[in-house]
Amino acid sequence: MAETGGASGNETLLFLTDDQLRKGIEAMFFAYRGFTADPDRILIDKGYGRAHHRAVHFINRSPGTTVNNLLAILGVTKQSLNRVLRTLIEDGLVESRIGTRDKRERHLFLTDAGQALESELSTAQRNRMRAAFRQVGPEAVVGFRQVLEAMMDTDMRRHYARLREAGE
Amino acid sequence: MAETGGASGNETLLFLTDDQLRKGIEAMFFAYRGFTADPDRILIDKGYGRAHHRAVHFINRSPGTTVNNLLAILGVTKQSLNRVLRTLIEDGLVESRIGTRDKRERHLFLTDAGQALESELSTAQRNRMRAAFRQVGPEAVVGFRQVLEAMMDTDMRRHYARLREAGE
DNA sequence: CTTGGAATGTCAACAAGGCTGACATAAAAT
DNA sequence: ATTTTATGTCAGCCTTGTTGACATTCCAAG
Repeated sequence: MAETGGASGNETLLFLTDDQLRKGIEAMFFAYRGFTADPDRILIDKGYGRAHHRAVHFINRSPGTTVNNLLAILGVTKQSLNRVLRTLIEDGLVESRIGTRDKRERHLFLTDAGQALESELSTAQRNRMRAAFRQVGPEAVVGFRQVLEAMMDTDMRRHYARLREAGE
Repeated sequence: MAETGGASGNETLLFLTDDQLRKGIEAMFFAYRGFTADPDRILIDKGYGRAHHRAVHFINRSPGTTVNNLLAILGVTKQSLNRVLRTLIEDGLVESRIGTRDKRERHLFLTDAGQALESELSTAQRNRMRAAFRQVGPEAVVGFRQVLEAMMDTDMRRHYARLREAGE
């Protein structure tokens, strides 16, 4: 489409040209493929998909989280999550405990087998990210995280921030 | 929480801790959602999906590209791409011309209507990325692109580089 | 106590978009 | 002349998303 460069004469804003933005867009596309490639390979062998990975990841991250909370983080319908969750529970990777304070709620935990899968997946994914981080150095990593955070929807940034503080 | 880790020198490798890597992983997950959110909303109204967006994007990027080339870039099967391509051609967004040099090949072009859709989608996506880029500044953007490039699979990095030089 | 609403689960149906396998055709390459 | 390549197409399957309808359980307000 029309390259109506956003710089409009200002030399310091050359990184905002349509061309630079398009490179960023394509970088996101190709990088996300690499980002999910290793876990995907592991999951296929076990008969799971990316949806199972996401559920396992965030249950591991926030043990005892409720289904509703998980729905908000994952951004899918309860029916869709329920299907994934059901198989994980049937296969003994996730345990669902009825809440004590509010017995309507189900609190989700990984079993030992679930933690083993989570570890296998996250190790593979971390390895790739570690290699990338190491290759480019800490300053680039800071920039990477800053751009990603700025690109999130506000409600997702809320979840991200909550998880960040929990981790630190 | 000191999020930059204070590791501006490479001697301390604090930016490579599992915790930092996990933050990068979650940032990718949440940011990719934001990255695709705006085009997704536009596409739903028109009865298309993300697959159509990808096809339209790369045809626009490399007018006259062949089906085989597109398959390599998108990393899907020809059956899957064909289904998407067929609807785009039927709807008059993409034109498929038999090759002159090699008559087995189909060269793909966007029609005016196709370019209009591409423009609408990429404008929405660029707007979000421009806002993010502007917010964090050029140095962060460099780091962002470096990390993403380092995270790609090698063959995808090849495609990315080829598109980059074409754009520049 | 009854009723309303919230949280969750379940069943059914459907769509997008991946996949494989099989087969057809045309044209290039050998 | 035969093989390989590029593409298209049909059929069928899977994952993962969607909506709609309905049941259950339980908290909370009247």
